[in-house]
Amino acid sequence: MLEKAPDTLIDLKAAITDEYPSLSKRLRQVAAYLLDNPNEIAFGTVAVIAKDAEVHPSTLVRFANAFGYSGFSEMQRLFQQKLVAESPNYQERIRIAREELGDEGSETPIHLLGEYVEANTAALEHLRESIAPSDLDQAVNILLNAQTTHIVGVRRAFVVASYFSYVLRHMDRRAYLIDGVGGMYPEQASTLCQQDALIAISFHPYAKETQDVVRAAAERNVPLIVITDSQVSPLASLADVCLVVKEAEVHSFRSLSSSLCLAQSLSISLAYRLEKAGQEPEQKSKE
Amino acid sequence: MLEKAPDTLIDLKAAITDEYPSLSKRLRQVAAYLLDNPNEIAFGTVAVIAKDAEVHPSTLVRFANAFGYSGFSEMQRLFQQKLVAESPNYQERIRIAREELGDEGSETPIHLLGEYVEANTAALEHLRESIAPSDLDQAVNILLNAQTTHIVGVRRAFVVASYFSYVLRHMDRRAYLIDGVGGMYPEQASTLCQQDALIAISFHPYAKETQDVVRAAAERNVPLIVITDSQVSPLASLADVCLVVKEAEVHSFRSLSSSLCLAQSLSISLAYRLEKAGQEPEQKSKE
DNA sequence: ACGAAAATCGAAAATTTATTCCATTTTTGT
DNA sequence: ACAAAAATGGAATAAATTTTCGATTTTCGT
Repeated sequence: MLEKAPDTLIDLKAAITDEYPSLSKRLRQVAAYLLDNPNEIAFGTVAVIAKDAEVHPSTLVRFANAFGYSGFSEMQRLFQQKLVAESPNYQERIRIAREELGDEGSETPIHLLGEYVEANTAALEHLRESIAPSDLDQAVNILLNAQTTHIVGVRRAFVVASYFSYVLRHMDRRAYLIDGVGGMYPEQASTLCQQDALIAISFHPYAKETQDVVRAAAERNVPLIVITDSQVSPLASLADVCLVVKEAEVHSFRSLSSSLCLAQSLSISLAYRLEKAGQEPEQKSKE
Repeated sequence: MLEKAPDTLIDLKAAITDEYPSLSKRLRQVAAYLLDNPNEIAFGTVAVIAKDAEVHPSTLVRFANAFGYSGFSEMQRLFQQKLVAESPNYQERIRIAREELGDEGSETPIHLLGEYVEANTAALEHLRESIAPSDLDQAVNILLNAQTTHIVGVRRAFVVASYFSYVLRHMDRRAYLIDGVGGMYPEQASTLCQQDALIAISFHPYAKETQDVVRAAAERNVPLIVITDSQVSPLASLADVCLVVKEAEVHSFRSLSSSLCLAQSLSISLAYRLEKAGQEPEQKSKE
């Protein structure tokens, strides 16, 4: 219980963060909601906010009291003030940051973040426009029919590969990451069979390890989904489905947002299909 | 007196302008105040607005009635919506985007991709607006001063951790991924020292493994950068710099684009600083 | 300048909203 | 495992705000 109530939203948020560990369960719930949804607090009535935050209305009042306010309304005023005071826009923030940090160059971290955001946004938009619906659909079908899904990707592509591995396992699919631990790429690749599927992710300059695994799989007629950065990638011609992703690039650092976005879309589509299949199982075999 | 009430603030303002000549004296007074002080309308009560606009409270109600609303409160809602719409509430934007995309046959892969693109775009924008420049800068400084950088992140966060590991090594930084191979989290964590740095990535529900590593590091005063999804994450209080990332969420699948974008921005900023330091080495000692 | 119509004001009613209090549940320490 | 303390939820209360309605003033046409 605080004695003097914070009189700016900044201070309040700081106080909440400080006190969080000492709060009770419901009060923590309120704290988390408050930090995440300041806008809702500004306008809502206690009833609406309480419902949204899944707590009892009186808990909101108790929370405000715990931080020294006479009631919820008094605390709410801070949120309203913040909303009216227009927050400085991005350009403004960069200018301020540059002054504060005394950095004359244009490469302050926040500036670079802005560039990345811009570039990634554009890349995502391009992704949506360039991916053929039928390719996506076919890729999902391959994953749906696979008994086991193997994933290969090294260096930058490993990030995407590990995401696939994580998410597929979380939907109870058998998924194995071909990681070459102990230099065993050939051994790991040799276990694939036609009932499986392979997802290969590879970007320029197209690591030899990945190519080897993909070729081994192609020889065995393993259904193959390739995610790569060019139609003329060495893997493209071997793939059943080739999904080409143009990643954002800032100062020669290439991003991965689009590839991950694509990976997620594939995953969630698969999850939906699995769910549907689970609800109406063995539909085909009945006929 | 209008029959159908305008349902956006734009329409209402247009209607007010149109009808203005036909309004009575007090109603004109209200009209003028309304157009000039939309923010006051959004938050105020009839009593204080009436006092401010120098009219009687009931005049406000009559005004609202004249434009087709059941009462003042109904009209007031337009002003409130306008305020939240202006502020960067990306969750709202995602919801709107989802509605705009329509819900017919919404579970096709290409449609889901579209949703992900929208959601990620909004999340990226939110990232740019919510990250404090000084936090970013401090994080880069920690990385710059670290002799060795350790990275920990499991499950979903492992994707981000592996990116850090990849990119730091490519700029010839000593970087180690604390991966717990062989269940050796404690052993791996115990090697950290004050000259190092630890990057911890953790999202709800905050894996115990990561928390343990972070706590061990904190005890040894290892500079700590935390990337997490809430200000009240259990790791936040231990961090030297805590970067809070709100990821996009579509159909309960959470994205990673923002986290990666942040990771990349940190990395490239570090690269710039290193380059600068490399170009002017030992500058002071020369003199 | 007069009377009718419209507009305005003030007070009271109605509604919504916030807050308090107490019984019940959950947690904590022994 | 028990008792004490804290936290929570529900209902009643209190407060505030909005809306309505009738009295009064202003406006406008004749």
